[in-house]
Amino acid sequence: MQQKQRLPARKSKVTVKDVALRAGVGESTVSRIMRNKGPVAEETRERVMEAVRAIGYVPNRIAGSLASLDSHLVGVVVPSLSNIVFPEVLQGVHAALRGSDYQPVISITDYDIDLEETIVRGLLSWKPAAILIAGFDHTPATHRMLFESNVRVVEMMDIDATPIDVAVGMSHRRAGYAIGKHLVERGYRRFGYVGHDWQADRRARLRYEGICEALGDAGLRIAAHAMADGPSSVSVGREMTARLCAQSTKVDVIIYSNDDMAVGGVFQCLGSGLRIPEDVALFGFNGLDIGRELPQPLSTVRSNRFLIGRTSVEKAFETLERPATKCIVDTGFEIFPGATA
Amino acid sequence: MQQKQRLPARKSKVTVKDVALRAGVGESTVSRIMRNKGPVAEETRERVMEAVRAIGYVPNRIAGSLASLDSHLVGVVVPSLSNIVFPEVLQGVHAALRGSDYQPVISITDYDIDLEETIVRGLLSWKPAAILIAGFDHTPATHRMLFESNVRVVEMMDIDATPIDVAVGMSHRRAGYAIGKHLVERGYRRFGYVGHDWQADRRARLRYEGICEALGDAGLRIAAHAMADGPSSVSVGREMTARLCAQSTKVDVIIYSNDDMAVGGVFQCLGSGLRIPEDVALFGFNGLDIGRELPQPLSTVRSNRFLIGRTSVEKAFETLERPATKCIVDTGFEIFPGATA
DNA sequence: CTGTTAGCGCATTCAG
DNA sequence: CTGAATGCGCTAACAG
Repeated sequence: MQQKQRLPARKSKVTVKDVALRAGVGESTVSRIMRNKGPVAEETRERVMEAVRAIGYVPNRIAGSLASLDSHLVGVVVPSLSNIVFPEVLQGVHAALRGSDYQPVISITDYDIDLEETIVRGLLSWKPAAILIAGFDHTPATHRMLFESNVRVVEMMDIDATPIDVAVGMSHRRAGYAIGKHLVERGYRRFGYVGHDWQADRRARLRYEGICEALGDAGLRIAAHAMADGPSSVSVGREMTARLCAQSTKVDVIIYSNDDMAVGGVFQCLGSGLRIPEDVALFGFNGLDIGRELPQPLSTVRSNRFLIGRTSVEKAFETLERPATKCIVDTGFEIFPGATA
Repeated sequence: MQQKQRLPARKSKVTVKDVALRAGVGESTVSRIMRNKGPVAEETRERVMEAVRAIGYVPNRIAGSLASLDSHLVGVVVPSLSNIVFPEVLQGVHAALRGSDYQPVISITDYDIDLEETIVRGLLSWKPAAILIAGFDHTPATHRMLFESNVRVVEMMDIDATPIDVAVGMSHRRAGYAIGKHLVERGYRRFGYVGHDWQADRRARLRYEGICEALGDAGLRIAAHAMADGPSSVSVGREMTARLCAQSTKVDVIIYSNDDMAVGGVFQCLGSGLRIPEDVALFGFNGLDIGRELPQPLSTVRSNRFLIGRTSVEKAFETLERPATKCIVDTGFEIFPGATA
C-alpha cells in the first residue's frame, strides 16, 4: 500500500473532565477509579462509574501512556504467519498477556532483515514495554537499536547464539544431533536430506549441521540432497521428495527440514506406491498436529511453540528493570518416534 | 496472566528538543522534517538529520498521536490463530498496511463474544484509525460501542448479515448452496455431514443451511450426521468420520464443515482401506494448501482469505470519513472439483 | 480519601 | 521558510 492519506483527526468526545464534572469529583479521582489504583470510597466509585456509563466514557490510552511514560504495548516480530509455528508462538504470547492490560502489536518481516530493521524502528517509536522477536538474525543497526533502547528484548525460538537480553527457545543444533543419533541407532545408514531455503531459515540450517555432526560421529554422512529455493511447504516437500527419489543414489531414510516438507514426502510416497518405512523412512521436525493424524504418525521432533510464546512474555516481565545479565531459557524438545522411521 | 505489576516508567532519553538544540533550529522544524511535511530548506533538513543520527533520536509516536489526535493504529480482532484461515487474513492485512505508517494491533477472542467485548473496549481506548473484526456475532454492547465510536469498522469473512459499516467476505450460505448443488449434479444421493461446534462457528452453520437448501430443492436431504463439540481439526475430522461410517445409515458422500475436518476424513479412509471416491466421496471447504497436495486433491470450495484481509484494509481507508452508507464487498468463492468427490 | 497543579513529547496553529 | 506558543487527555506528585 502506498503512503496512505492521513485520516482526519477525530476528536474523542468525552474526557475525564466530563466524567469528573458530571460525577462532581476531581479528575484524578476519576483517573484512580478507572485504573483501580489508590484508595477510593466505595460510594464515590459508584457515582463515578455511573457517570462513566451514562456518558460512555472510554479512557484514552494514548494520553495515559504519555502521561505515565508507559505504553503497555508489547512489540512482537515474527518472520511469517504462513508457517503455522509462528501463529502458535503468538497464541502463547496472547495467552500469557490475557488478563493483563498489555496489548501485543504484531509485525511480520517476511524473513527480510532489512524490513525487520524498519519494523523494529517503528515499533520502538511506540515505546513498547518489551519486544519479542523471532531469531538472532538481525542487521547490525537492528541489533544496536535493540541493545541501546531500554526496552526489554526477548529473542525467541532459538538458543544457539548470544542474546541481546533473553533468549527463549530450544537448541536446533542439539535437536539436529538428536535426530541423527536416533536414526543411526535405529539402523539407518543411507541418508537423504530434503530442505528449503537456508538463507531465510537459519534454524533449519542449524538442525542440518547437528544432523551432520551426529552422522559424522558414527562415521556416516548424508548421501543425497534435494534443496528447494523458496520457503517450506507441503507441495515443495512433495516435489523435492520426487526429485530425491529420482536420483541414482538410493537412500533408506529421508530427513526433512520440517514437518510440512515431510508431510509432502509422505503424500509423494503414498502417491507413488512407496511403502513407509520399508522402502523409505521419513523424519520431520516440529511435531505438527497434521503429522500425528496421518495414516502412520510422522516420526518427528516435538518443539513447543506455544510454550516459547508464553515463556517469552513471562521472562520479559519477570524483572522490573531490564536484566543486567543475559539469560537463556531452554524450552526443550522431544523425539517423537512415530511410525514413518 | 494475572494483573501484571506495572513496569517502571523509563524516560525516553532524547526528544525533539534535544535535536532542535543540537541542530540549532526550532522544535517545529524538527517535527516537520521528521514527518516530511511542510516546506523545509534542504540545508536545514540535512543539518537536522545529522543531529538525529548523532544522538539517536526516535520520535515518540505516543506523543505524536496525542498531539495529532490520530493514532495510526489499526485494531484487528480474530477468533483464533489455530485455524490457518485467520493467519491468512492477517497476512492480507499486513500486506495492505506495509509501506503505510499504520500498525496493526491484533487480538484474539477464542470465539468468546464476551471476551471480544472486553477486547474491543480495550482497542477503542487506543483510538485506532479503524477496526477490522471477524464476523457479525457480537454482544449488544460490542455492537453499540463499535457503532457509536467514530472509528471505521470492517466486519470480515462473512457477508450474510447487515454490517455496522462495511462487510468484506463471501456468502457462506451461497457457498453451501453451491456445494449441495454441485454434488447433486454429480449424482450423489446419500449425503453425510461431518461438522464441529456451531455455537462458535456461525459461518459453518450458514454453509450447512445452504447445503440443506440445495438438497431440499432437489428433493434430497442429509441422511447422517456426526457432530463434534469442540473446534475443527484434522484429528476431530478423522474421529467423526469413523463415527459416521460406523452408523447403520450408509452414505455415498460426506460433506465436511471445512478442509481440516475433510483431511481427517481422507486419512481415516486411507487408514481403513476405503476407496475415495468409489466407496465414499469427500467434500471440504476453504481450499487449503494441504488439501491440494493429498495423493488425490481434495474437492472443496476455495475462499480467498488473503484477499479478504487486503480488501478490508483498502475499504477501511477508502473514505476519509466514516462511510455514511453501509457497504458490502463480496470477495467470492469457487468450487474446486478436486478428485475426492 | 480527594482535589489541584504541572507536565509527558509532540503537532499545530499563527506570527515572523 | 522558520520559531514560539498552546494544548492533546491523562497521570503523578503533592497538598488538603
